[in-house]
Amino acid sequence: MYQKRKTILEARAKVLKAMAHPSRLFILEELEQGERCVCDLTKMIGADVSTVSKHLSVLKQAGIVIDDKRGNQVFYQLRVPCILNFFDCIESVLSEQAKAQVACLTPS
Amino acid sequence: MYQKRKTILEARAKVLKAMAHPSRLFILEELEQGERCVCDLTKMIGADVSTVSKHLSVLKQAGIVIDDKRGNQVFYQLRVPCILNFFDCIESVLSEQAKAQVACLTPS
DNA sequence: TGGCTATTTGGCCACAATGCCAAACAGATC
DNA sequence: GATCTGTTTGGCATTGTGGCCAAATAGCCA
Repeated sequence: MYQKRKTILEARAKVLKAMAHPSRLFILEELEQGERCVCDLTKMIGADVSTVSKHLSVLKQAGIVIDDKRGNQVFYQLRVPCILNFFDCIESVLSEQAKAQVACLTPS
Repeated sequence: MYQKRKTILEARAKVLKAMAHPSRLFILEELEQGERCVCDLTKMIGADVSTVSKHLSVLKQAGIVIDDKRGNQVFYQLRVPCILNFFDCIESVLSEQAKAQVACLTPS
């Protein structure tokens, strides 16, 4: 694997890795509706504030969201809306899986 | 977060997690061209065969690839081609990042 | 300043992921 | 059966991730 290609793949993997967590996917879906403050997301997710803050930090590091401090609250929003196109494809992976399972269980 | 939504998000996260590794992204890009046996992928990636085999196993578990044993070789192929649409979006995340960095470094 | 709310950071622990080596396993061929 | 090639699995060390608590930081308001 050429070094250049490797570098590109590492960058892509980093973005995917940042998305690859249920709470972070939740956050992304929530932000699709509009910006949200840490406190709102925390209530919805039901984890410790520090945990949610770290998840947001991961998404921010990956360049997927941006933050905006207003007063003593911090609002996050999607930086790249196309992120959500991912889900259609992921769903098709999952539905293929489901189909395969059914086929497997169905007596022929 | 409702339990049902949580379950869906966990399933999606699993798929993303499976993709979130440079070698596995390499494999997916390679399989975009057509099926490949473990031995070919191993040569290209330059890691131990066992390592590549485990990466393939991760992709298979996630339902992204399927395998086909012929003779003493195992050929892998993409099960859901749309996986590759992801990359366009990831690229736009990365190019936004790059733009932001340039903006940051440019004296105004 | 003091107290309140919102958020981030550091520390810690449990657990998962990565990669190699060695061993097991499967198929082909003699 | 013996052996060779190709692949998977188990074991192990190292490293990374996720979560909570506690502490630090930041902004508001009295």
